[in-house]
Amino acid sequence: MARRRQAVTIKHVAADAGVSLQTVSRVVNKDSGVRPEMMARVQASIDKLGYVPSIAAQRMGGSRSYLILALNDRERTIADWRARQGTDWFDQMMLGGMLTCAEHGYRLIVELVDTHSDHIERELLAAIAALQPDGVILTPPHSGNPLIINLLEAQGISFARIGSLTDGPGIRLIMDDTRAAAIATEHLLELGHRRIGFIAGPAEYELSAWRVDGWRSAMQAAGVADDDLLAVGDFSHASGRTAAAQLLALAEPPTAIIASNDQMTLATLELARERNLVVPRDLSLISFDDTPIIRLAHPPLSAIVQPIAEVTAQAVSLIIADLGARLTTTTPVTVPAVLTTRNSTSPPP
Amino acid sequence: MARRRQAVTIKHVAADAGVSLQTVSRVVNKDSGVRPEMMARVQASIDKLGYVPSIAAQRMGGSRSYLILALNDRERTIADWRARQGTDWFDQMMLGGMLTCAEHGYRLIVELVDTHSDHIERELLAAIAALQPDGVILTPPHSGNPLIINLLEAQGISFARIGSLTDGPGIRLIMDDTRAAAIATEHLLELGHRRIGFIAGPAEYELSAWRVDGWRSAMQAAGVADDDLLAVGDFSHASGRTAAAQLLALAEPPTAIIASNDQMTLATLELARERNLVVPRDLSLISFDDTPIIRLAHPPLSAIVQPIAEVTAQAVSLIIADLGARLTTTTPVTVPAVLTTRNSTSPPP
DNA sequence: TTGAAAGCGCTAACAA
DNA sequence: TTGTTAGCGCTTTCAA
Repeated sequence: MARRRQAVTIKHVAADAGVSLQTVSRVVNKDSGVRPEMMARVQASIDKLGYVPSIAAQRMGGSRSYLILALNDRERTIADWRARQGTDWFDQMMLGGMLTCAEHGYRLIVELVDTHSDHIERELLAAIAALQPDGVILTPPHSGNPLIINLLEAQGISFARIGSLTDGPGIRLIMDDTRAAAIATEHLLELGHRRIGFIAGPAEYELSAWRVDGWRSAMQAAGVADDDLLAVGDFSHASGRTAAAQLLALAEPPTAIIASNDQMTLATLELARERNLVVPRDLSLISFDDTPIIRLAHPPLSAIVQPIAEVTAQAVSLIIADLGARLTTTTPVTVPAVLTTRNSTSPPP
Repeated sequence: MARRRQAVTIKHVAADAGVSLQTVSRVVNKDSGVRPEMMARVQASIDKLGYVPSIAAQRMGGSRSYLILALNDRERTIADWRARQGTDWFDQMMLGGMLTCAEHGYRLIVELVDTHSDHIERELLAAIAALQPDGVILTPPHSGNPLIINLLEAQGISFARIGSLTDGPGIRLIMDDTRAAAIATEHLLELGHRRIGFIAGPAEYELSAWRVDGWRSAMQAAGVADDDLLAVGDFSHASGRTAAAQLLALAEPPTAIIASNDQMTLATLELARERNLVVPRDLSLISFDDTPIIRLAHPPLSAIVQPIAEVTAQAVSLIIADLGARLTTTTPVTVPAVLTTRNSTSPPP
């Protein structure tokens, strides 16, 4: 293969403008200390020649790589893609992440790694060595993984942790799952429900516990708490069905159920239909996540909307800001989630 | 910010193994002409130190960047993400593209560019200068854009064009839309339909014409062709509705409609319901694309499934193969699309 | 079969 | 305020 070389390099610009390489570099990097007229002259040459610096060379020179790595769970991401159920967590991450990166002249590179893998450190180290990213975005369930967090810290790389409150380094961003669950629960309480079941997600995800907390505290505040109304799933359809069956089998079954993600809520809806329970007349339902499918369910499901794009956008912004001047933020950034009501909730029978 | 340097470089490995840099480089790049024992010794050092070459440095040294750029339509991609309708073209591209890249030690970087932009050349050139990708994957509607194709050819970059038959350089891959449309049409003909309407996509996408061709030829073969049965949309829900209304307003309306994408099919379903036409009893429907939403429609819609992951995977493989030895493939690679029948087709009333 | 030299495009450190 | 020098980590010459 023909060896490709940079078409227009800093040298060409320097020659064209009649200045040194360093001056061009200063203009490109908006360094202070360049006379306006000089700057204009260099910029003119840059525009004329269509010069764009090579990030590889920039990185080699000791500057940034202008690359941000998004670390996603390999297994889950691939499973979601293969399942074709419309889960758009990844897409929303791209929406917020890519666009914000682009605004700042950065690129987002996605890397899938296995949380359960014992060579996760090696994988991450390899990605860092190969790519030399300026920052890393950790998504659940990586966000709270101490192995990853400590490694990143040791490498001196700026990183954001989406959906984790675990102590430690890194910029933390959450969507206030506790409050969201409380909002959903309060909505049902206001409708008159007293027996409100909750289907939790797996413990591996920190947010699972937060959602349970929100539900429990709202129930306690209303004086109707009962942990028999809590069932646990693993975010899968099958587990949601099992959990729903468990709740409906109670001596005093719930008149409303909140499930920690769409798949489990859909499974609950399905089970309810099989048992001739009409939603929302006999059973109210609130879901978490709000992926596209639940809008097409019958009835369309009310749900807590996760502002994933917004959170990812902020993660990128904060990482880039951190690059300039080490942030000392220690409190997590919170982006509120909201309840979108559709037609799956009504007063209890 | 602390200036980060490569933790383990080729020098460390060379020192550890007691050989020259060049020998390490040869082992890393699997160059021939290294004695097995030497190779083993170097490899041992590499493993021991956890050495991974920096792609920035590799690229600077004149070798590959191990980066492949996927070029997507900016406007459409963002619109799909924002709409949250479950459109998973992008996800399927990532599934096929990322995983195949990973298998070969490559990374996939996504770049969104505006087709309609007059500075598309500048944008692309900038991305190429910054990233120095070894290859580029063009997705519709970029795949047939002569500006892009010629620019890439001039730059000497390997590239694949998904969904374009336009003559010119680049590896072409198609999903045989013509055949797919014919298959859908034939299925309906076999059920006894004679008035089969077709809602085409916008001319900007080459595949729009191919699908029309497949439908028309199947209709002609059956001796029932009638171009009054052809309506044109732009892939949007609204345009699908308009097109469907046009077809249903015919003196002799269709008993079946094939629409060129899911949104337009859904719009047709919606309009049919409003007019008290029961699908499939009064009107059969076949969709194109098979995004998640149509499986949840009532009834679930039969559809042509686009093998996007498979096509993208092949695109990556072919680009990487092309890097080694310039391919001389001139005939397009065809990955067949298949019809998945659900409950939206039946014999005509 | 191995090693030494030069250079890729850029920036940091220093000097002028 | 500008220019010069050295070097980043790697690969391609070329020589041994």
